[in-house]
Amino acid sequence: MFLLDIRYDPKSATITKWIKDGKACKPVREVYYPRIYISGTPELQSLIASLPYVKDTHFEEKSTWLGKEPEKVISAAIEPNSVYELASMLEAKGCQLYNIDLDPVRQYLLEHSLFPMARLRGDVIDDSQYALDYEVPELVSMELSVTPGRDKGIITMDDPIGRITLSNTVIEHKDEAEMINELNREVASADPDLIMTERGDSFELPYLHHRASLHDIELQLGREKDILPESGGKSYFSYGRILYKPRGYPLAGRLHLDKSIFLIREGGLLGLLDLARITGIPMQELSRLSPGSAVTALQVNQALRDGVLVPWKRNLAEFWKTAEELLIADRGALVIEPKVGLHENVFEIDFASLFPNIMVKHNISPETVLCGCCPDSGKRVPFTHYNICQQHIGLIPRVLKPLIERRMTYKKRINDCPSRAEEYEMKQNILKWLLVTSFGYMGFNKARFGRIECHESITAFGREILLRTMEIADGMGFEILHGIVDSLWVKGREPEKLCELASREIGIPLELKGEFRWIVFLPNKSNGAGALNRYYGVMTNGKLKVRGIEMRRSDTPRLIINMQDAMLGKLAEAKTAYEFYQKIPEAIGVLREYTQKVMDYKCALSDLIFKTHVSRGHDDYRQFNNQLAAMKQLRQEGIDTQPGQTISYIITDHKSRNYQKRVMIPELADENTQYDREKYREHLLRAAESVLLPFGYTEERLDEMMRGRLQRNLCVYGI
DNA sequence: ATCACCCGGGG
DNA sequence: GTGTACGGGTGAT
Repeated sequence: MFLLDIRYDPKSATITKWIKDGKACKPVREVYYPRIYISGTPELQSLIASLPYVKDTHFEEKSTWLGKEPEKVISAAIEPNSVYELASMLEAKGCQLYNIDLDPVRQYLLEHSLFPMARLRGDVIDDSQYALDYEVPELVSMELSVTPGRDKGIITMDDPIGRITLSNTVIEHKDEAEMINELNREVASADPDLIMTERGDSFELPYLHHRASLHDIELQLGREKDILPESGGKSYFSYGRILYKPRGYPLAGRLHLDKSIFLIREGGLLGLLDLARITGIPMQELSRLSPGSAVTALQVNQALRDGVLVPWKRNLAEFWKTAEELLIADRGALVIEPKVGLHENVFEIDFASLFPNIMVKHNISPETVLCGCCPDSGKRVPFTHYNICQQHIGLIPRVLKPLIERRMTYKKRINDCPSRAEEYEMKQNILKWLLVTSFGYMGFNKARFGRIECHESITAFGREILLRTMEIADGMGFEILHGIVDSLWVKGREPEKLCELASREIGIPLELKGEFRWIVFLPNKSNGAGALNRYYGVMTNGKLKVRGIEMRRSDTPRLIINMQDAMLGKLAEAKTAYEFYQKIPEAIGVLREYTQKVMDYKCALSDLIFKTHVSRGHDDYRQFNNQLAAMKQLRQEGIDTQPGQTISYIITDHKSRNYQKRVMIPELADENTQYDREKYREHLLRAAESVLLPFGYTEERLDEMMRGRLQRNLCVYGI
């Protein structure tokens, strides 16, 4: 038996555990009240106890903050729907409140030493939460997809369903109501444990529910009546960017997993299952969270197990930024400006999980940095000289150490156990994202266990480590071409020895990530200085590595990506710097071919689509740009774009101030649509410049070269 | 020139 | 219920 899923219904204060027993899956229900904690006197306790929605109160010994001695606090079990009411009332009285916004499901799991996907024997758990090898229940999985009946123009929820596919069953050519009923029947009879969709949260499920409601039918994909999410989708911030979060469509007793969501994409089913076990977040819910939430869950769980209460923080952060970006943003960042141009035989060496390793090795945690118990500690942070606790190991290192080890074990198994390499790759990958996020979290002043001094300390250690590594490399005769955060690009002999020496001295593994036959560091287009994250090169295994240029961006049209890719493909044939220079004319030939095609109107419209994320509402834009023109077009068709949604357009007349002439949304484009060939040609020239700028090919020069050829073409063809 | 607005990871 | 960095690019004013 396995704990497939667990949900909480605040209205009835009921926990529902879905227990999978062989092929069957049954709900087990139990009334449960979440518990909150308040610092206060017996008088306050009697006041709280007298409130109608308070079920039970007593005093407990708890620590109110990491590293603090336990003290007596009021513990109160409350009607779930009244938690915030009581909390706000007590907060207004100046009370300190704890464990306010903990998910009741996770409280319940912790109290009962349970976790998602745990193996059970009767009522008893027969599994170990952090085990690396554990039994996975046999889950019946089905794929669900829905296609609207129309494939041209703007498709909306008003268009009837054309086809429903449930794994091998295709439902089509029928009355719509009958199709939905048939889907209900098929799901019920196949009784899967999992329903996978490509983008079920943002498309399939809301669409199906909407169509069903028009026919007064109830769509039921879960093992019980589906509970529709109450609030609509919302926009939210993430690393300075607004994303659109569609409301989720979880199912009762059955897991709906939307494959377009980050954690599923990165970890697959088994990676997600692994993470659900260790974080205690049910899979279905976890699949819709960010890695930052998973890290917080691990920290909160550890704190609660240690008898530490969690302060009430209303602000939950979404973290996306990589350690690299954050560190560059930081003042103390160590960045060596890359030497612009072509370099032969270059090694890239990286520290593995540098920041998490620093936190573990140097005991960095909110309660250990500048701790009160060791003011004279011999352990100091470089540059800032903050003291670090020598008596206790902090919460953060205690959470991260097993996480790093778990990931290392999985990484090792990728090679040791080739038959399951893919599975271990997914598992280590999802953990990598937790580790990356764990650092970003520190810098966020509102994170539960974040503290800016910890963030500073980590970057300070990082900076010292990279500086020291550069000294070692320099001492061994290496030339340093570029360095950023946890990576160095060097030229020299025997890089393995460098890695070995530095790893030993620093105590964090420095790995040889690869050898480049050649690499080109690109300049900043505005000032010519080395750009930190724009380069391309070919490794000795023949693989091309590209960063920062157009083809890496999600908003670049296919045409530009294909052109840059083809140019780099020509250059990548070069094995040496000498051959590289010989290949440049061929790369320029690629540009010529593409510009010619663009000017001859021979490009497919589908290759010309720009895609960007909308960051604000239609009326909040101050500038009239291509994106706004596209939004206006959509609005005219009756569709409002929400912040965070993606918008697509083809440029038809870039200089026009008229939103209908300037761009064309692909849904409205047809064979008569004529693109702005001059503008696309300009984009091609710029993308070529990005690649060849260090060799003297500016956009202007390339433009002239192309024109020269065009004129010759005119002569050749006698026009 | 200055301001507005977008993207960024890995394999 | 809620807010945040910066470098690099293109484009508008």
